[in-house]
Amino acid sequence: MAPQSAKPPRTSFRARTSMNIFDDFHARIAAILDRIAADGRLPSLDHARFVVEPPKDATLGDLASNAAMVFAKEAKPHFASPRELAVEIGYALAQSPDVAATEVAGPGFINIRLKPEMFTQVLRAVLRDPPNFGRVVKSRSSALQGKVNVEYVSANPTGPMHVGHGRGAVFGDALANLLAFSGCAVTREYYINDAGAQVDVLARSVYLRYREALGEAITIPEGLYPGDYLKPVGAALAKAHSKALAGAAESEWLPVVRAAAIDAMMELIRGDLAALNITHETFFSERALHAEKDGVSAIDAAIDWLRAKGLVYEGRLPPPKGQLPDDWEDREQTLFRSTLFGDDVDRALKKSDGSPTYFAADIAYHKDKIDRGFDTLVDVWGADHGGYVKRMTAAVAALSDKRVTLDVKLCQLVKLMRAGEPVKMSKRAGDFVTLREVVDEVGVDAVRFMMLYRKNDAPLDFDLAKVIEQSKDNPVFYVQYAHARGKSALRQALAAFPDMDLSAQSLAEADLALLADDGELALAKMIAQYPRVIEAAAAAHEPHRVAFYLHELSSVFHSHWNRGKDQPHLRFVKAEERELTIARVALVSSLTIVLGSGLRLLGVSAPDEMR
RNA sequence: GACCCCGUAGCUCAGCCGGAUAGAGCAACUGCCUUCUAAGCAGUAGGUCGCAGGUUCGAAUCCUGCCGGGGUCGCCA
Repeated sequence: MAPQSAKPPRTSFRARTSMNIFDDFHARIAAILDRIAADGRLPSLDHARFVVEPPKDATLGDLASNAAMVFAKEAKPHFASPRELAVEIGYALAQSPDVAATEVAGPGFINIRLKPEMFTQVLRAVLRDPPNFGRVVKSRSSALQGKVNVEYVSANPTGPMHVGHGRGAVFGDALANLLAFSGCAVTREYYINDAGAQVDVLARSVYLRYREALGEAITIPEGLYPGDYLKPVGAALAKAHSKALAGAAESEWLPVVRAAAIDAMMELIRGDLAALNITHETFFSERALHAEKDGVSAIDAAIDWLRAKGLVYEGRLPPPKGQLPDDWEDREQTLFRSTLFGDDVDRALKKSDGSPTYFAADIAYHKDKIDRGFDTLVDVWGADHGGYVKRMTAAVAALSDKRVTLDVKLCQLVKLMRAGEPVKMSKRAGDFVTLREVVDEVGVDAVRFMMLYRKNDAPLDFDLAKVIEQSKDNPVFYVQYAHARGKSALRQALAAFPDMDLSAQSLAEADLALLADDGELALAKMIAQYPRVIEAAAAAHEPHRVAFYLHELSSVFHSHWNRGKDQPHLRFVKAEERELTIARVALVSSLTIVLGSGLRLLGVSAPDEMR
């Protein structure tokens, strides 16, 4: 995934206007409220409480605000009703030359109708600085500032990635793109679970493959990894060590084989991720947290840190409810007071043999992130780890004195389908469907878009047949086609006017007042929503909103395009009308810029033609 | 038993920090191709937002309790 343009924003232009008309009018209304407050007719108000958004129904206007209703109580002494306050705000807004009209509706909505110039201004902003349109300039949300760490994938290094991992991977990657585009300094991170019993199991499995490579006949017992993907790892070991490890005791060969196996598996996983255009900046090893420096590991240090805060104690826990584990024993153990931070019970930090629990290591890991200066942590996990969220959130609160927030995003399961029928995913003999197989079959664009065309916490049916269909039923195609169609219009324009300068910079100077048709304005209005969608999606950590927006934007475009069939005067390219064509080309160009920008955030390509 | 997620049109799902007559796609029905890509578009029909309370000017949205589906519970990772 290519990072977003590193070139510094053009502050001179962007400081003048954010080109987020919703933010713009939010600020205008805030100023009006302040003015009324200065007259003593309103108290000082929290401007974050009201919103400016598109009205429910586009016939009501271009913008709507609930400001008067939200502040109904505070307004009571001087305004008989919310409507009265709304009227005053509306009147003040209407004084601006770019406002066509305001009206008060319902219980006190302020509906604002803008002059068309307002939207052509937006198009100009798109064309003047294509890579930066939609970037969050100055966010009202504190979540969109500072350093953010997004930890995602973090699959155990024991085999190739499966489709479920892929969802978390795509989600995390798109979210990281989105946050970077929104002004955060983002680090993409992968936590390698290379310390537990699972990697020992991996090592034993590889050891068998090693002996197999030396000519021994092997059988893989229950509980080890049977997959063929370990064969090359065994073969490589045989080549490197010949028979040196074969006669050794397990304590001898295990560290050697384990290290080689983990390296090989991480190589495999990096390859799987690369196939999805995903790269992480940081790979963080769990094993490193266990390593002792001067007799103290990072885990010990983290526990000591919490102990010094009075958050660690020796105590007993009630037995778990429901199915009681066979080996449950009631004993005194080292516990973290996670209940002080919203967890249901305190959590164990050490096993009975004195070694740290997985949670203890995770505490040390998150302490490391906090120490690295991140303001916000995002962890992307599978839904089966939902029960772990409270304790980790509690730990981060404790470790940072509540300065740093942890947002855990859980990704639900992916159900693979083919033309409506579930794909059998037998785990027997390790022949499950790998992520790589799916990417190879349907392509990275389809995988990425479909994984993002659903809320992360909703289960996802992924139909291998549907996502490569070239039809409007396939949202990936639908959006990419809109982009290609736009590019096609630009090619048509060039065919009609070979000397026309189609560069964005040049189109920004077009006479955009010629865009007078409702369909054209509808498209411009939809484009104008992009910055708002970006900010909301980034603040909520919900990249799917971008995917839905792109689908809707495409729909508006396809719709307008088709109007040109019955009404030829609406076509983008009019061979006999150069200025009009330029204006319309500027509109289409803005569309392709925004589609391209959004698709880039999702990591999906924006083709010039469909083939 | 406790906690988490989900419950919105026949199906798959959106619905932003509470806002106006609850939206889209599919499926169904009716139309639009000598015309810039019909790989598309327009229209019709379809919903007690799981149920019952509560909060307030206003609840699909927030709170409580139920019902239904899924997940989790550990010294696993």
